[in-house]
Amino acid sequence: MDPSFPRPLVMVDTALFTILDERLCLLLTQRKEPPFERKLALPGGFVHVDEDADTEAAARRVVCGKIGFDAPYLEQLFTFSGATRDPRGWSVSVAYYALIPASLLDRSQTAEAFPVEALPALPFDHDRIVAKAIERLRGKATYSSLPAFLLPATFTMNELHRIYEQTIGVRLDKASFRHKILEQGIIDPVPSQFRIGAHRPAQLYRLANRVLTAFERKI
Amino acid sequence: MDPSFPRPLVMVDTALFTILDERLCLLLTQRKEPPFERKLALPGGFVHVDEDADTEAAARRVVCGKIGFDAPYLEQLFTFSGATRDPRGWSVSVAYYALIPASLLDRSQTAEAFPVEALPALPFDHDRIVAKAIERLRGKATYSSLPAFLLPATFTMNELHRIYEQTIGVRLDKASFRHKILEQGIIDPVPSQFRIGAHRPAQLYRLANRVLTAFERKI
DNA sequence: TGAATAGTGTCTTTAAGACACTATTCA
DNA sequence: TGAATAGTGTCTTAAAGACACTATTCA
Repeated sequence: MDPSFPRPLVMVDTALFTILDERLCLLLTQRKEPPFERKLALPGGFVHVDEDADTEAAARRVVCGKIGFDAPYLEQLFTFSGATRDPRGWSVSVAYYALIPASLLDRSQTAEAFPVEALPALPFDHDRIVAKAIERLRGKATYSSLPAFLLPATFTMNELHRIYEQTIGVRLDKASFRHKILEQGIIDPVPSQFRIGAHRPAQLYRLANRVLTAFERKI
Repeated sequence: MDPSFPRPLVMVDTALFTILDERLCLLLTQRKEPPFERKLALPGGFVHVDEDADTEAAARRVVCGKIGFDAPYLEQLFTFSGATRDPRGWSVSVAYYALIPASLLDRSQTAEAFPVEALPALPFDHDRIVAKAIERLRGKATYSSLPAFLLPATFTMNELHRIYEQTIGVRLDKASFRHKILEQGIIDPVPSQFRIGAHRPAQLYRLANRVLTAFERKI
């Protein structure tokens, strides 16, 4: 019944994005075990076949261990594999990425956040994982509600506008952005809720849908 | 050095698309081993750690075994995993999908092609894999040169037009399609080459780039 | 000539971009 | 009042869609 092929190692790695000081950041963790002990790396670990229902459950377990709560948005990124990517042997890493609103993080966690343009050297093939995660994030940001998952439950139009600009990396016209987003119907105004400050109060919005929504498009 | 966690089974499965009689089809294979012996399934198999450099190499090995040559376009799709998807134990299947021009297939292979709307019942979680592969194919078709990989090296504008309509599943205006495709620059005319028949000769084109090219877009 | 496919022109509708304008709050 | 953020209007440009028109070949 049980096939006699030698089995690879199977692990998950996670790229956890957040926005701090208007900059896209990644949460890294200090490794406790060899190899690369005490080096900063993506949070990850082996799949526990007696505990994890599937690799997504393993990834959620790893994320919870890092930030203490389940990620609002988590998605499978890509599977990295091969004989040489891990010195312990032929391995498969199912990589996930998650978006974490900075407002949910506590101080010790934000201390381990690094802007994506200023990351330390990473072990294994974690550079490739990070590059792929940023590429996916940027790509999906241009046609979906993805960046909104970096914000708290309610947010203003300008906060949303800025988060799109920061994740995509380009300037977007204020009026056009507002028009496009409202037209797509991915957010709803929260009735009679406004953000106040030393200026005109701003309408608060929330995501219309708890899951990722892609914009309409044809060829 | 070697971690003592129980290791999952690791395999690859492939969804091989082609177009036959203007219909999107999948190549299935008859299983030779238990479980589900002699049932039609996606071509797949265990990773051979002493032979495959990574899971993509394993997938290419499987595809070559099925069609006899390397797939012109092959891409990692998604990784399916869990304790229950395979009766042999906790398993990880790294799924790939590939596009195969029908002109490269021989008769015995086309005999095992099934239109995606008329597939037989599939074992394991192959239904999910197929659904995800079709979703990916349809999605990418709307903003990239992907469908062109279902065609032979040279093709007419109308053949390209039809292949886009068949993969996306919607009617596209002839003039708009032509304009859009030429504007994106994903194909080049082959100088003084024309498809002839009982009608006006048609200019032949080829892909400008051997790799997938995405269309420009902003938010 | 008529059927079949190839290829173009034009008009309308819709969306995107630029940018200026008005609105509301607090110091 | 002025600084700061919120929100809207308008004009221009570009793209998408509809659809009719011309072109070339063979039976």
